[in-house]
Amino acid sequence: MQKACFMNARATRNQIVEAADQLFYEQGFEHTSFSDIAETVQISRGNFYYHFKSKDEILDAVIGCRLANTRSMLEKWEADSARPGDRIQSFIRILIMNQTKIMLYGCPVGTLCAELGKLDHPSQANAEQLFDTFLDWLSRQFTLLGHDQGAKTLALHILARSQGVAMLANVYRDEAFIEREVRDMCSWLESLAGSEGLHDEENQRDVHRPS
Amino acid sequence: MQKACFMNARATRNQIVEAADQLFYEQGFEHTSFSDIAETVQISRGNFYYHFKSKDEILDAVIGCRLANTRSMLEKWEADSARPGDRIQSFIRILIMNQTKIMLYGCPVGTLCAELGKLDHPSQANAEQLFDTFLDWLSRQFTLLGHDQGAKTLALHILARSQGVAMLANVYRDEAFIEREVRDMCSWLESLAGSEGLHDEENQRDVHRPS
DNA sequence: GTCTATACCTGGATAGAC
DNA sequence: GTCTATCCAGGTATAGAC
Repeated sequence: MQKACFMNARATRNQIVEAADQLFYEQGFEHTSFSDIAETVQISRGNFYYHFKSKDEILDAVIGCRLANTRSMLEKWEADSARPGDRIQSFIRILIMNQTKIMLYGCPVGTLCAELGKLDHPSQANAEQLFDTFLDWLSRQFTLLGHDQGAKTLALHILARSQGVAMLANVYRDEAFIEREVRDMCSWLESLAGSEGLHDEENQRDVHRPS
Repeated sequence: MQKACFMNARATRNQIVEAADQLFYEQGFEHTSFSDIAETVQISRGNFYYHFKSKDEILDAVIGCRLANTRSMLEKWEADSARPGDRIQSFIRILIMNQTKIMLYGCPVGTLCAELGKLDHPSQANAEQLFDTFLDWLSRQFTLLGHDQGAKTLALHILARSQGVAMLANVYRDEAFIEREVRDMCSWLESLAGSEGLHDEENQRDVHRPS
């Protein structure tokens, strides 16, 4: 009996988080109301407060969920490829993998952080962890590639480029643009593999060397 | 008399647009209320409706204002530098020029388009014109540089990179990161000047050549 | 032109029946 | 656990005095 109830509670809780996750992505956090979520989950508005104390708490649950998904995705990429270069390529290729959604709604991480920033929302730091997770993982891969000095710089660089591509892909819905940029990032990556690495020093000149 | 009244009307109208412009940038469009604007302009909420029919109309006025400012900025850059390479550098260096605001609020163009996209707002296309303006201008400069085939591709590339830098600069507030990326974009630009140009063809390999 | 007052709605949140 | 009913704050928008 206890068990059954508990399972039901967890089930609807998960449904709420799942629906909120999607709606926050598609419509933004502030713009999605309890009514929106209630409609897709098919529960009453009042029922939310059995599972969560506030809307912000739902947001935190969503961020937690995304964090978990991200981590397992990164683990999978690590398991699937032995070579760090291939792993980084997996990262770059999410732009292709998720291109439909990215063209419609942008990057889920970037758009969330940007919105929470404008709202000056207390969960900003939480959302930032999503970026941190990618950043740390990428840094590790670049270190394994032999760039232990500039690993974080390189990670930030490729992360920024993906964000830029996602942003413009969302605005212009241009598939060819995405493919072109992904190809370019991949060849940048290949060119890196052969070089001796970059340093984090004050007067370092380039992140990569174009010709 | 008529004249004086008209001038007053225009004056407060401009104040409203100016205040809305800033607040939309800092807090986002949806998140800024009439009360917010009224407070900074020091007028009553009811008075808005003498100047605008709705909040959306204020938004359109703000976008129009930003468009005008953008165009005059681009004209100035064109007047200040004879060489297209230097003009493009002016574009890249807005990231430095406006770094304080960018670290606080992101890119005004990107964040607005992203928000209106999530809201599925009717003025999305209007806001997109801001990107178009930069894109067309950059394309022209790249054409002048001798890259008439891939000019738009290159314009999109550098625009995307700026967006990515602005995005991460906003999230991480990292000044050194901005400077590094700006340097990198500038050296990419220099490397382009010497090359023979890139084509828009289907199987074009790279947007730029790293090493 | 600008104000005050107010209508109307939707949002998040609470209370209590079942 | 879930519902209905309700509260209250805040938003946009309108009416009408000045």
